[in-house]
Amino acid sequence: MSTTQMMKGILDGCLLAIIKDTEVYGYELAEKLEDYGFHSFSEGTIYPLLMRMQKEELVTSTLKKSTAGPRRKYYSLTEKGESELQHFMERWQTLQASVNRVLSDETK
Amino acid sequence: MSTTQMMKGILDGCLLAIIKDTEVYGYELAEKLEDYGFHSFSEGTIYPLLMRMQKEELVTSTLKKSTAGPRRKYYSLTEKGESELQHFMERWQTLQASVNRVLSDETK
DNA sequence: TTATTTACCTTGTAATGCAAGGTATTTGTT
DNA sequence: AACAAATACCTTGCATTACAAGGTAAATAA
Repeated sequence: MSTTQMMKGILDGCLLAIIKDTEVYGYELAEKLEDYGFHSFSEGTIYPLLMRMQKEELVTSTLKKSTAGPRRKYYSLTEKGESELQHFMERWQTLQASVNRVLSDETK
Repeated sequence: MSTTQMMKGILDGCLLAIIKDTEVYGYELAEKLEDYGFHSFSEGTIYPLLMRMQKEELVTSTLKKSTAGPRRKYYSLTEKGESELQHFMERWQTLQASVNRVLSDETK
């Protein structure tokens, strides 16, 4: 994955990081992201993304009964997903460094 | 601009920052970005983006003769562009903080 | 005069973010 | 029992983006 494509994939990486820590379901993720300071990631963004990541075998899912509502689809990381998360973190470091360099160099 | 749209706009902000510092032309920008650690931003990405930013009145351009080749289109920031750069930097700080929080929280 | 380098721009494609809408399940209320 | 409300999932269609690939033009060098 190039730096460029990473631009579009920051959310992907964040989801992987959250899923690695605890099994979560999509609806919950939308709320968690709010807590982390990302506002306005709608379900229309999150569900397609989760499905894409499953297709790419970065995550797996299992349905579990809810106490209040329909079944929840819980996601966990695969080994491939963990490896992708690792790569993402490296790319994020690089991007962060590059952007900060531009911003501090060029705007003193 | 929401956080989400900012994801797509990191390059925009970096261009604004570079242009603020020195008048540059598009072809040159592609090379400068390499130096800053962003590899593989092609002209097909940069020219349309510059034209979009001009349409949005964030930059202006003037043609100047080159010593070796066709005329160069030099870009400078407008006041609106400076203000947009300021906003971008704030959004970038927020995004950076959010992503880093997720990554350190969730992957200990 | 032909090739090379510099420099700009356009077209078409794939992927993204998202608003808007739709479906299904459980619990609580009337 | 009937209905509303909350939970939870998914789809559709649109605008935007990144970009490869190609095209144009100007200056210099061979």
